[in-house]
Amino acid sequence: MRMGEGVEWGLHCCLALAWLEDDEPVPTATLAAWFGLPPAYLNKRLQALVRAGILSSTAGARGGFRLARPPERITLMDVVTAIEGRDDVFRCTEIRQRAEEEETAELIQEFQRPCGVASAMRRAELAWRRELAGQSVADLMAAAPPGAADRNRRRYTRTSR
Amino acid sequence: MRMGEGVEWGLHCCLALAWLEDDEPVPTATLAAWFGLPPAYLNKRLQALVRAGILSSTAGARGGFRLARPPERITLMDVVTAIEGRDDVFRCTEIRQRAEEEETAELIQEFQRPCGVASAMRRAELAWRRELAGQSVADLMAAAPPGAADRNRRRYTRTSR
DNA sequence: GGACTTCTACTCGGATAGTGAGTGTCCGAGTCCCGCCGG
DNA sequence: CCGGCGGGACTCGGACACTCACTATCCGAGTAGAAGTCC
Repeated sequence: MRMGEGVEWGLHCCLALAWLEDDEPVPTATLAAWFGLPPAYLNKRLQALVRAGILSSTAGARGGFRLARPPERITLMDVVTAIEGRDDVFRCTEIRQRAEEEETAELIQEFQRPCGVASAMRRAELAWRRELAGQSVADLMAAAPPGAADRNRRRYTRTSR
Repeated sequence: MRMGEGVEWGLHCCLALAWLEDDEPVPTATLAAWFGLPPAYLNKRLQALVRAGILSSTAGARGGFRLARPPERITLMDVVTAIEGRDDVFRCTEIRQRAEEEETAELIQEFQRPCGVASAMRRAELAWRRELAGQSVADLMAAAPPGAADRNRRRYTRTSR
């Protein structure tokens, strides 16, 4: 089980865009150059963030991506679900029901209750999601070293010409 | 991102074995029949649980698997790590360092600190793992409907001939 | 000189191949049980 | 009748194909801006 790289990419891109505090959009190629990523594939991931309403895209010359809302309102949970999808990590396939067994009333009633294993796994997953939802991109900005924002802006003015 | 089916299989098998409260080992074929699973592949997963010390295996006729320790001491975390591996779900590939940039002393110092994005993701993952470690197979047994244990035993005596 | 038109270059966006982990299956090594044989 | 022995069947365990999601790439549609042209 491993999380796709797109989440890391998306978060770092959101962080970089947030630091710019700029209305001018940043194209995929620039972001890809900053992080050494394949531009076309990074673009595909940023599209997912657009569909989720986290970024907004501008076509044409001088186009690119920018944050669609302030960093305080972008949680890690938003980015993760935008890129990895809404599905649960643990998916119950109801193997408890697959046994060839006579369907007693007791059994039928039990199978209407949620699977205990699935419930336990879901509880853990909710703790994970809660922790993700509790941290915003703004929190990441605050936790970063002091010079990070300035360096990000310098890098922007250097590469965006 | 999705968790392998083996976790669900492993947990249900542990649960079934725990309910038997029996020293007599249960072969893979029996467990597979109970849950409608491919026997050979289930066996492969149970081997992982043996390597992790959760189950113990007995070869030969009347052989099979049994719990290696009491259900109270088998946590969901144990089963998940046994089957999915010890690696973190989120893996930081340090894309922040990939930009072609002059290596100032400030940068070098910053890159020695852990990546902020990775730290945040790790925090969430620890919450997940903590929740998993807080629940044991015995807890699952307690949370199950009253008749589950008896029915499991009946199914055992019916199929184990 | 100014405004309209055309053209170009640049951007996003979705459709199209390649790859690795996860899934599924098979056969061999080892072990225990049962029946047979000899005492 | 009892103990030892051999055969056989059953089990686990690791080695071998297959599938799907993730990764990666390309090209087309659309747009903004700039250059050129006409009034």
